[in-house]
This record gives sequence, C-alpha cells and structure tokens, in this order.
Amino acid sequence: MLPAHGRRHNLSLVLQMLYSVGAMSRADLARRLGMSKVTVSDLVSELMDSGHAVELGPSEVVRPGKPGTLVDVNRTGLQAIGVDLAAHEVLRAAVLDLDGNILVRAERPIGDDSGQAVVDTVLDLVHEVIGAATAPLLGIGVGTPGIVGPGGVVDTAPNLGWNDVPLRDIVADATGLPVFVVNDADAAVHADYTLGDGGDDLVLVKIGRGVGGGLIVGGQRVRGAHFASGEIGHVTVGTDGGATCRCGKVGCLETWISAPNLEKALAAAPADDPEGPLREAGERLGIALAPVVAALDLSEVVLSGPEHLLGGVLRDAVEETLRARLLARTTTDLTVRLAHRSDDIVLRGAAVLVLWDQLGVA
Amino acid sequence: MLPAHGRRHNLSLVLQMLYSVGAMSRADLARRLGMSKVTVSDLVSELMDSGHAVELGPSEVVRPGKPGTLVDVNRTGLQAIGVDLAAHEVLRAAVLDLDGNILVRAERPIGDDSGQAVVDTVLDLVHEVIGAATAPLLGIGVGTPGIVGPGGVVDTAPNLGWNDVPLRDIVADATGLPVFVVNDADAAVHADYTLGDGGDDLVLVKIGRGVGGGLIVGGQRVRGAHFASGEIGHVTVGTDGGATCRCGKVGCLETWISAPNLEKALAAAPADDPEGPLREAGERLGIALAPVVAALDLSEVVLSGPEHLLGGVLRDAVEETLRARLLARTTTDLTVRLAHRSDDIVLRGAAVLVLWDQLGVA
DNA sequence: CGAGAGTTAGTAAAGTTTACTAACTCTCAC
DNA sequence: GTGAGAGTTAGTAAACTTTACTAACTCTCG
Repeated sequence: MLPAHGRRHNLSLVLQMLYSVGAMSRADLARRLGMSKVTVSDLVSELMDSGHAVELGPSEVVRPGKPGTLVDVNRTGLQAIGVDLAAHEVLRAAVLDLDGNILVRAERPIGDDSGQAVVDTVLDLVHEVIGAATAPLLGIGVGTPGIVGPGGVVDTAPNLGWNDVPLRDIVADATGLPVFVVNDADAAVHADYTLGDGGDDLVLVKIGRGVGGGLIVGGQRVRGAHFASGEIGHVTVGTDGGATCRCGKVGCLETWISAPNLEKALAAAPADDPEGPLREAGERLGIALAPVVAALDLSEVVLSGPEHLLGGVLRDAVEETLRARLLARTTTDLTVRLAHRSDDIVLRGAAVLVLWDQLGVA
Repeated sequence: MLPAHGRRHNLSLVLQMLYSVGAMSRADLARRLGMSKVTVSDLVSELMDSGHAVELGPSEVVRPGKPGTLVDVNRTGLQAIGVDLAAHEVLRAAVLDLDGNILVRAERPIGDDSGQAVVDTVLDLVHEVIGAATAPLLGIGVGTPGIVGPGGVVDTAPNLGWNDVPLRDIVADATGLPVFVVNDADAAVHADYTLGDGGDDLVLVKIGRGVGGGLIVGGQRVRGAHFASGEIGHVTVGTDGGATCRCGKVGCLETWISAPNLEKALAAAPADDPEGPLREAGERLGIALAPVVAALDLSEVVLSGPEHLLGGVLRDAVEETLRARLLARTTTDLTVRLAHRSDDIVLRGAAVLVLWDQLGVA
C-alpha cells in the first residue's frame, strides 16, 4: 500500500460523492468527506486535469459568504460503451452517458453463427458504436452469457459457441480501450444496484432462455469460488419431481421458469386457471430463493425479464412463497420487485462496470 | 484515507505474512511484500515497540552474506480471551494463544438464570480467565446466540433472556479491553476459515439446540442487511410437509436436524433402519443448502456439532443430496466435511476475531 | 444607501508522515 | 581478501495537514 494508492482511493471518493449526490463546491466536498479544503482542491484539480471532473460555475445559493464554485463529475464530457451478448438472437451495443442513459444503439443478428464468426460480429458492432460516440470513451463493458473467468475469459457460452474465449483481450486489442467482461446477470445486478436506490444486499434473477442470477452482498458483487456465482438455473427445486430438464436432471428451476418453458406452459394452461403456470413458477422460484434470502439476510429480490410474464401473478407468488417459508422477522422489510427497464439492463450494467473501474464510482 | 491508514494496512501486511508463513528476516519480508528493506525495518521496529512482533535471533541458514535476524509475531507474548455463550446449559471462556490453542479454560452453569443474572455471570467468568492469562491480552472475543447488531448489541437471545443487551460496551467497561461480539455460528466460521486451509467461499452450519449458519464469501464474513445472515434454522425445506416447529411453521430445517430433534428421532427409529433419521436430516440440509451453494458458488460446506450425529451417514447424505441437486460442474471440487474440534470452535473463533481486528491477521 | 462586520470559498506556505532510492557498514562463506 | 547478503543512515518525493491569507458575498445599522 503506497501513498499513491491512498491518493487514488481519495480521488475515487471525490468522484463517488459527486456522482451520487450531485454537483457541489469544493468546500462542501471537504465537509462531507472529512478532508481538508486544501486536499480537496488538489484532488479536484487533478480530476479536472484528467477530464473526469468539471467546474459548472458559481453556486446560486444566496447566503453570507463567498459563493462556491460548483464541481461535478464530467457527466456530459465522458461516455462508455455497453455490450449485451445475452439477448435473444441478437447482439446489442450502445453508447451511454455516465448516468446510464442510452444515447446510441446498434444491433447485429447472430443467425446461425458461432465461435469466431460471433467474435467478428462483436468487434464489428463495437467499432460501429465507438464511431457513434460523441465524447471521449472511458471504456467498454460486456455482459455475456456463460461463466466468465479471471482476465475476462469466457469459459463456456453454448449459445455463442464459445469455449475459453479471451474476450477481454480480443476487444481491448481491437479498440485500445479498457474492457470489462462479466456474466449478463452480474451486469444486470450491477445496473440495478448502482442506478437504483436499494440496499447493499440483493439478488437479481434474470429470466430469459435460461435462468441466471447475480448477487450483491454487503455492497460487493459475489464472484464465487469458480467464478460461477448466480448459476441457479439447474438447482433442483422442491421434493416432488417435475419436468426433465435439458441438463438431464428432473425438477430444475429452469424447467419451471425459463421464458420458453413458461410460454409453453401458458399455452397449455386450462381455461379455468390461465395463470396457473405463472403462480407455479413464482412458487418454485420462491422455494429456491428462500434459503438464499435467509442465509444472506438479503433485503431485496429483483426479477428481470419479460414483464408480461413476471409482472403480476408470478412476482406475487414469489413474495408470498418467501413470506410463507421464512421467519416474519426476515421478510418484514424484504421487497420483491421487477427490475426497472429490464430490456436494457445488461447494457446499462455493462457500462456501469466501466464507471466502477475507471472512476471508482458506486 | 489518510497516509496513516495506509501505514496501518502495511503494519497488518507484515503481521499477516509472519503469522501465516512464520518467522523470517526483514529482508525476506521486504522481498515477499514488495516493499523496500528500509520500509520493512521501520514497520518491524514499530511492531516491536508495540509488542506485536519480536526478534528471535539470527537465522541458521548457511550461505554467504550476513545472516538475517528472524522476526516473528509475538506468539508467546500475547494472548486473547474467547467466550462461548452458545454452549448447552453452560457459559464457557478460555485464554488462547495466537495460534488458537486453548491455554486455560473456565465455565459457569447457567441454571435458570436469565437477563441481568447471565450478564453478571459472564462478567465473573471473564474476570476469572483474565486473571489466568500469562501474557498481555489483545482483547476479548464473544460468540453469542442470537442476532448481534452494530456496536456489539445482542438484539435477541431467547435462551439467555436477552433483548438489546449492549454486551460489547458492558464487557469493555468492566475490563478495559477491546471487545468483539458476534453470533456463535459466525465465530465458528471465522475459526474454520482462519485456522483451516480452505477456500475463500464457504458456509458453516452449526447444529446444536437450534441450527445456525455462518458464511464467508470472497474471503469476507457475510453480515446481512439486518445483521441476521446465517439464520437458516427456520427456512421451510422441501414441498412435502414435515413436523410442526416451535416457531409455528411446518417443515423448518430445525425440525429435522437440530440436535434434540435428531436424538428424539433416533430413539424412535425402526430397528431395521436405525440411521434413517440421520440420512433424512442430511438430505434435508442438502436440499436447503443446494440453492445457497449454487448461488454463491461455494467450495466448502462445513458441519459443526455433535460428531456422533453428524459424522457418518448425515454428512454423506448432505454431500449426495448436493451432488444430486446441482450441476456436476458446481460440485466437482465441493467438499462437505466436519469442522475440526467442534467443541471449542466458538471459543477459537471468538479469539480469532480479536486477532483480526487487533492485528489485521488472517 | 453605503460603510463596516461577519461569513464562506478557495489558495499559498510550511510542516508532518510515509515510503522510496542510494550508499553505506557489518557479517559471513569461500 | 572478496563477493554476497542483511540491515542502517541519509536524502528525496508524495500526500496530507494546519495555519494564514485573499476574495467575495450578506447582513446590519446609522
């Protein structure tokens, strides 16, 4: 731990404060951060030199004393790229501003491509959005299906035909920008945690072709012993059988609640209980999540995926099941809700990753 | 983050290195820690001044050059107090050395006491073991049943008749020593994590009168949104009913696997399958843990409690159930084992807490 | 309405803490 | 003796602090 590391941390603290609270004067920063005015002035000056912060002009507050000069994160002068490789049949990318707003979008169909062909499409897509950026780029965040090992290597992503693809290095070499690669559900939970206003302990379940999860515990993203945290799609749920899963086991969570399986079950539902499959799926998810919520003492369960499937009966069933299977004390301030704007959550989460690493912003 | 914080961190790094690797020269420390010899000399000198480190004399290694002077954590010159308030019908305390060895023990029966009477007994017990210490004390660690809120306040511990007892301040005021209070299962997992050689992602399930858990995720103890992590005793397990629990619900984990319920079931077991209840209990625990292991991608499940109950069939059933309910990839290097020396695990974990906080030792 | 008092923002200078490099002495094997 | 490694001393750079200042504003009162 060199003094320079402390300095870097303090620079991040300033950016975090500005990012989460908004523009303020140097003196406000000093008071809020418990640093001296001199140190803050020096930190801010370094951040302005590097382009990460800007002055916005004098404060309008009317009170005795010299008005402060407002300082803020360079919200309009910096952008990031987000890439979502987990959408259905399509690769997506976008230019985002620092608040997570999507400024420019681009897409490429996957078709029947796999392996290197998909990698080439990703690079093509990334180059397109880089060209569309209107401000200096902090970096590129990528949310991908499959397990992402250390160094941004995608271990296995069957849908893309990938095995041990060093995606981070590939994209970094092709663009010269810093690149961050994570699992799509991890990106999603990062988006919800950073851009939302929830607690420091939450799980996000992402329901699409499969079922994946991302966890934030104590404000930190859980990575797992084999970088495979959140892989809950193939946990057996309940003790009363179920359908046979594509993985070979019986009663996996995915057989009840993946989007394709849900659509199928809804189509086959009896007329007198058309929403039965949604209730059943919610119950099963609740059964699987109950031990997780209890063990980690989570305060939020977030569902991400098609709103018409998750929005009503299913969400209610998850909440009811959790309340039924846990102590009342555990569930009193537990919230079960849908993610905001699930469609773009991976894009936003991927961009947020860039902010985290480049700015230390939370 | 002041430079002084970095200094403190670096002092801890030196102690950690010595603690985990063993005695070595200043030059060795400098190489291993990537610091300059000068800095290490300075850090070591500060640690010797404070009594946390000692010189052991010249190294015996035969080679050209001046022999180094071995430096080590002051293993024999420092001790810590561990207190276990979660044992059956008795309060226990001990003096431990820095390696977690128990040097002196003491006990007090609880009897029918509760509330303030128990607090008084704890203080009496603590004073006895403080008197038995043969070296300066780093502090007091306490493992208690119930939920421990911020500031070492015991929210609720029914067995002791406690509600919102500010235990840390009470013991600190009475002894003048630094005091650390945590839940007993959290203490246990801390002991296993620090004194064992496992991975950075594990769960410890402590089975006694009730069932509690402690989790280490990414090398950090999980606290939870309401400081109630690990409270898995009253999660409903399975979808096929079960016995009614003292909490009022049906099929809680505790009804299957708490020590009293297990003993009862074993006594009533049919002669042709005397170990049936153990197998059933292990299966139920496996069912409850499967989603937790998958979501967090844990590498170890540790059981702590009466060995004659947990050791054989039960442990095997937990492992088999996890393997059956999870993807093979998740379970290939998952180990399910008993804690070493469960009897004293809370005492050792409580003492380890002190080391963590006072020395920054892992 | 204007002068003085009081308050707040921001900067400059000097001092402290921390860790670095460079250069040295000391000790030992060969 | 000579070379190698351990540890110390001297000097430097970085990062923060305290203290003291200027600049700019509001408030009050004659």
